[in-house]
Amino acid sequence: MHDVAKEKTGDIIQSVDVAIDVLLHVAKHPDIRLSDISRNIEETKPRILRMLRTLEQRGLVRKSKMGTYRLGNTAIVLGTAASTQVDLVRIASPILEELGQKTNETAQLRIIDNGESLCIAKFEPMRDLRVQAMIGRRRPLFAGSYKVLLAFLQPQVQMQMIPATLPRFTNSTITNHAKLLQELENVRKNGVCVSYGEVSEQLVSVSVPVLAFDGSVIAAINVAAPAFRTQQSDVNRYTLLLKDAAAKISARLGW
Amino acid sequence: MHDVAKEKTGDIIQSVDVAIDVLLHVAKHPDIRLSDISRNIEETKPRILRMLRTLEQRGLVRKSKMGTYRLGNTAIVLGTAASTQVDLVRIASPILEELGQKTNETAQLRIIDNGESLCIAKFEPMRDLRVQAMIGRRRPLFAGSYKVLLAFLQPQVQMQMIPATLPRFTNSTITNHAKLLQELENVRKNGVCVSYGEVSEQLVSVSVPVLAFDGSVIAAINVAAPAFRTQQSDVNRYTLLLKDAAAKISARLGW
DNA sequence: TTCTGATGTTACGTCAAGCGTAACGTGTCA
DNA sequence: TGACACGTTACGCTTGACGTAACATCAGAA
Repeated sequence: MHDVAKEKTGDIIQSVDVAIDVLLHVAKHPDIRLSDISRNIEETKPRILRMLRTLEQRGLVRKSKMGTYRLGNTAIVLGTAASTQVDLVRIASPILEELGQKTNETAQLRIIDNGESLCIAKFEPMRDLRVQAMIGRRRPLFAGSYKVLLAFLQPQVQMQMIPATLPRFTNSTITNHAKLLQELENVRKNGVCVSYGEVSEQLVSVSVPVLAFDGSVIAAINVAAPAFRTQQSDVNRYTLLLKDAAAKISARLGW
Repeated sequence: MHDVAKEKTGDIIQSVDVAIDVLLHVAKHPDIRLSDISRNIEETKPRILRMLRTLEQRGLVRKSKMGTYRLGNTAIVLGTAASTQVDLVRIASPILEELGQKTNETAQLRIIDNGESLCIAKFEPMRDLRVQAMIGRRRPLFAGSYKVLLAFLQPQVQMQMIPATLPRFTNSTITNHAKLLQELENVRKNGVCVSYGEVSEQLVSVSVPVLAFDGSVIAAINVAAPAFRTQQSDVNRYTLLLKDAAAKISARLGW
């Protein structure tokens, strides 16, 4: 029923859709100007101008004296409300923080969104050197420990998410299809995925899935740390803590 | 033309405007259903349905199995991005936290928005009993310590923001126009406004303005505390800390 | 200086996008 | 078994939103 592909689903209001495009574009490129948006979205300038004026009037974006646009106050209000309304984030946040405190490393909550993994909550420890995480940042599903999200999908859906050619990020990146499928199989068995520098050199990342009762994957949580201070024993400890945290989140999501 | 009071500025896209209405409505009323939105916004159900579908497809709202709507993941991402893009919030946040730590009471950052004061950042101390603050919450401009925002406006603009009759919240609320103007004069002189239960009984609130170089008011910061543990000496201390914090914010906003 | 090619903006006539009406299917409470 | 909510679909009509074109303004190049 759900068209995952780009089949244009009717019944959506195009002008609203474009307005959302504009809004998300401003979110991604602060201090962007009208012409650039117009170019990137591939819509006429008058159209984009009307969109921006509408968004501005409601405080979703703000125009500087220099004519550049940023997100506005209403967007802050919206986001704050959203954090309390999205069950997954509300429930996982304190658990993620506890996890981060115990490991003293960066922890993230990630979901599948539009064929990528999307960070929707994070914890960063108070120490000088740490892995940086950012809400809204997208990463591929087929590389690094986030492939745990892939591993727990039905094989059919899984295939659709894996591109024909696997781009290489580092020496450790898996670029062979058969090897990737083998790895996914292992991940599914072990319930954990560890990446040693598959996406970024010198970074170890450990992810486990957050599962619903029916076994479907809802999200992934992970701990990421610099390789130089991460022994095998740490990875093992992180794994246990992650599995514990994931179980807690699953339970509380129960409803 | 049936524009009575608020001359609608042309050049805005109505369907986008209504969609924003819907979005903000969902933000304010989590788990609302189609019919209720339709009633409240006063638009037909098919229209709202089209709006919601468009918003849902982009992840701004999410529909539960029961047919109710909440904000979605995209809204979280948007809000997080906004927090880093709005200068005032980005700069004031750490200063607000420092202020809150020192006072061990709730601190807020508020701006004028649509004739009301709007909370766009906050700090709440870690103690059992504290004043609750909420980003997005609106309060009147003409009562409580937030009238500091009013006090630093040009008299002309000021008048437009003061309603003909001043509603009473508590026994201490100022409901007399002349008295209010007198109070605003005092506030402007002293650079601080203290409310002893003007809006909520048993609550003391101290606000100071955040000013631009030209003396125009950008925002207000305040500390709010239960009356029973707030001596005059505390109010004095808060005032000093607030003025210090406001000066810091002003300076860093300098550019 | 003058030219050139950006920028944001306004105006307006055209056309289809998006509207409301009406009818549908479904569920829940009397 | 009604009665009345709910969400949803279909479709023909109209008006809202579109793009074109022309405008004003600025910055750098010639």
